Amino acid sequence: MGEKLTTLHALAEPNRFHIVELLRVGPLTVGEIADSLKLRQPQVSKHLRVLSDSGLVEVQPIANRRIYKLQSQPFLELEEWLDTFRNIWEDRFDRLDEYLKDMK
Amino acid sequence: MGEKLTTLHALAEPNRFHIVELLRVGPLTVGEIADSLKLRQPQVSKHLRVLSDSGLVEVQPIANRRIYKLQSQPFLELEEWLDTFRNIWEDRFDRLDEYLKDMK
DNA sequence: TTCGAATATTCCTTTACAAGAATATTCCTT
DNA sequence: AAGGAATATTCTTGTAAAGGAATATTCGAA
Repeated sequence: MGEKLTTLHALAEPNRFHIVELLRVGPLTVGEIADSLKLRQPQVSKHLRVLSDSGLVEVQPIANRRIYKLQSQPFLELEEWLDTFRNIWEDRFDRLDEYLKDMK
Repeated sequence: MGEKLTTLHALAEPNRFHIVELLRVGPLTVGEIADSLKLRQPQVSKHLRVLSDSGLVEVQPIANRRIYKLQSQPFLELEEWLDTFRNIWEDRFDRLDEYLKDMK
């Protein structure tokens, strides 16, 4: 359960969300991300750190540079979680009535 | 795009996440949620406010009480978003190689 | 019409975290 | 070996937001 919260927390920050949106096109270096998003390099590095710690991105060092790319697992897990709600929307034709009866 | 961020932000807070997990079983009053989660009533009300503002829950007042229940739309939208990543995982057999070639 | 229960709101304090600035690290090139 | 590029880290500061305590509101029941 903690993983989902970690994923959510990482994605909930606007700049990190944007980074993820950028990376979906393909792998990018820190500098490229900073340029695209008009952010300063240190902040990008810090956000990438959070994304990396949460498993959302993977880094591959090439010489001087670090190439970041998305990692599928956390996304898939989050989607799986959301999928478990699907039953609820269909299943219950609004259990509210039922609840009100039970309520005394 | 802002809606997704709003949804993510609302879900990323542990107590709110727990509230959502509770509500998937069925509608609940503020007091019931507070009891289950061993939280103080005001904090629960405040978290429910955030969830309500972000459209994740709906409230139905019955006399003294307020019954909160999940709202499907934000969940569906978030899942839709996650679904747009699916192409990426399948589509690209790791475009990293490609990237490295382009990189000079 | 007052009382108590359920809930919301306000104000204050505290904490988490993002940005800024400066510096450290790593690696290529010469 | 030295210098410069790309990136990471550290320290500080500012701010948003969560918790605590008290109070306001709303409603049913007596």
